[in-house]
Amino acid sequence: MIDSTQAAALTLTLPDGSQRTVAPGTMPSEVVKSIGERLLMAAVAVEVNGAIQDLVTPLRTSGTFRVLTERDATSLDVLRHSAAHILATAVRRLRPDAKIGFGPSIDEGFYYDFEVAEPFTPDDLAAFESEMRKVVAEKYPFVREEVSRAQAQLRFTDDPLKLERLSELGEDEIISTYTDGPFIDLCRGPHVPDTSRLKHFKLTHTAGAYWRGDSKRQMLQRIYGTAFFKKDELDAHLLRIEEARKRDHRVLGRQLDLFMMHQFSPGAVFWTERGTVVYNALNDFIRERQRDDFHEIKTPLLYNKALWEISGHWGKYKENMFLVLDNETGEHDFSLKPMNCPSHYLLYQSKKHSYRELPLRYVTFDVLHRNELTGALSGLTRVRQFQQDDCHVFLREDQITDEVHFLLKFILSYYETFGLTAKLKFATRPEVRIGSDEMWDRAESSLKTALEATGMEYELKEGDGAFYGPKIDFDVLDSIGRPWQLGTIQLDYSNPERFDLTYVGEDNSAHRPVIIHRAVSGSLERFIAILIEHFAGAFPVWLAPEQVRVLPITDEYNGYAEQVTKQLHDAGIRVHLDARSETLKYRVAEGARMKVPYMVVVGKREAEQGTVSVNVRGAGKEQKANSLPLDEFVSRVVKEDKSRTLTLEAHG
RNA sequence: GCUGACGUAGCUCAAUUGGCAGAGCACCUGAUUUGUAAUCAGGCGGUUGCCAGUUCGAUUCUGGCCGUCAGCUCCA
Repeated sequence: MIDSTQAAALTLTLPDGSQRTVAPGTMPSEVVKSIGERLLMAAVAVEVNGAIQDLVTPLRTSGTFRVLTERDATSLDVLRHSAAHILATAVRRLRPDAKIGFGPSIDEGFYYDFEVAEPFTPDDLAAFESEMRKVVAEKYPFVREEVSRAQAQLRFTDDPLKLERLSELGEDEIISTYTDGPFIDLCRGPHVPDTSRLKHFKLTHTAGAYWRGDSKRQMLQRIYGTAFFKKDELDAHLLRIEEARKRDHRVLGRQLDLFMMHQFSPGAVFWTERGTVVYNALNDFIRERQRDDFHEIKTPLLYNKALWEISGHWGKYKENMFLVLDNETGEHDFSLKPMNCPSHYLLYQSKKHSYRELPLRYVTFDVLHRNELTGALSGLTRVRQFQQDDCHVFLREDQITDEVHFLLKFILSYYETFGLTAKLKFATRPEVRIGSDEMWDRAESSLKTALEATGMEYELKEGDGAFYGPKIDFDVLDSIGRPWQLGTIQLDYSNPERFDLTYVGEDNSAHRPVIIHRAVSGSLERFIAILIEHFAGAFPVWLAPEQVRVLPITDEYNGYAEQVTKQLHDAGIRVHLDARSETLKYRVAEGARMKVPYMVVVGKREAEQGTVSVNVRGAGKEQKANSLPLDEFVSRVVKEDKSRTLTLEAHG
């Protein structure tokens, strides 16, 4: 710790360029107050040299000085972390036996972990929330104290989890505690000035969570909540959760009759006739995109463990593989493949390759099996059996930049077709890795060059790469702004060695290729889940299981309706005729519920004029009479289907 | 896998303080012939997830199993 009494005076540079000179150890609150009393009222925290700290942490360094108010994004983290302390304050009052764990702010709000004999119930949650309101009303200041290790140990004698954390702190670290009223916590801060700053919050749910995320340690009870500075922001957040719930692909999947799951095959999907249409439409799209520059192959699903020993999966990934009993040996010598990579290598290896063939891109839609933990399974997003739009590129090292550029463009334009936007993440060498530093230097710089050539912004994820090479990950944002990690481009220098892959170079000698692993959709199952939620079940025409539904007004016009249906069908449109003796209103309502893009109503007028009256999805009761000649409607739908248009345009 | 909650008709959900399990929708039949978001009537439909135990009696209570859901990554 710096001995502040003897250090030189600090110089603080404010955003307007003006400077203040203060003694080391001065509280930021004093500096803020000197700028303006009202600013002090609005201040949540300060930023010194880019590092956030609260108003009651002594200043120790010179540099830039900025006051953070509710308008600054980082202030929200401070508020939420303080909310976690307020939650703990409330819990301790009502359940004095609760031992405290960690209570950080997270993307969506905050949580606090407690060790208790009896798990919390929803009633407890309501009680904690109202107790929190009392703590807020009592307006306790968050008091910071810097203490010695021995003092800290004394303060947390009853909290073994805190003591454990304390024991891990380095010798030179400042140990601080924060107190709000009756509650004291070992905490680095920063915090808002007092508990009354927390106005708009809600406890959302509880769940078990392992201490330090380690399944070997004890299970704690975690309480999740969220907090905002403004009421409308909290309301908007809760509304977004509600909106996400309405879009839940598991609910829509049943409603729209797309797929089902069965307890006899947990984690595997039964695609209905309608769901299969969506699946195939997606598959056709990917195939079409990959027709020119890729080579589609199909490889076995079942392999002898010898392959997995070479690939290293037998040692590292066996838990996640479905092993198959070989009756002849009585051993589980075979396994369903959990990934396509090794099978692609085997095919590559089976013949000699010239440098002229490279880059060589193998793509596969084979079925994969991964034995995920039962508790990890969830709808279509986490399954045990799935297909990937998997690609392995074999290339020369000097082709990396061009190839990555090619794949980046390919992936981004793919997402664009669905109206999805992507954010890029560049992940570099992890601590545990294979290959020389020199190799990593080359790999990272090639990837980075290619990435920067796109001119797109990206986030650097240092140390997040695969153990065999750096990668670019694609975080896709759906229509309600939720991120999903989908595509990936991974450089691999390791497997060419393991599998002794070669190509014949210009010099007529054998060279080692590099491999790029590429996925665009991740798994097709999960991608469809995302699409269902992204479109809220209202697929564009090209993906819709049923594109047009024909509704004759009375059975007098069934003949014409059949003619209309046939003409659409012959044009390649997915069309159904609903000539049931239900009222038109009823049939329209049902078609709308199934989110059919177009319903065409035909009666006397249409039969006489050779037209259809087009009901467009989403127009609701505002539906106008969109009368179109049949031929024109058919060609418009065909065009919309072929061009994969996102909006509905085939109407008058 | 672990913690917690849940599992009743195809779906959404009632009910049973341990005593004949019910509604709406869907489905089937009939009537109705409808001009754009639910026409009327009747009917079919259940080993209350599975297996044990307690009990005169279990869908209800107890235990085990299976499945589903929330979470187990955010770090004083």
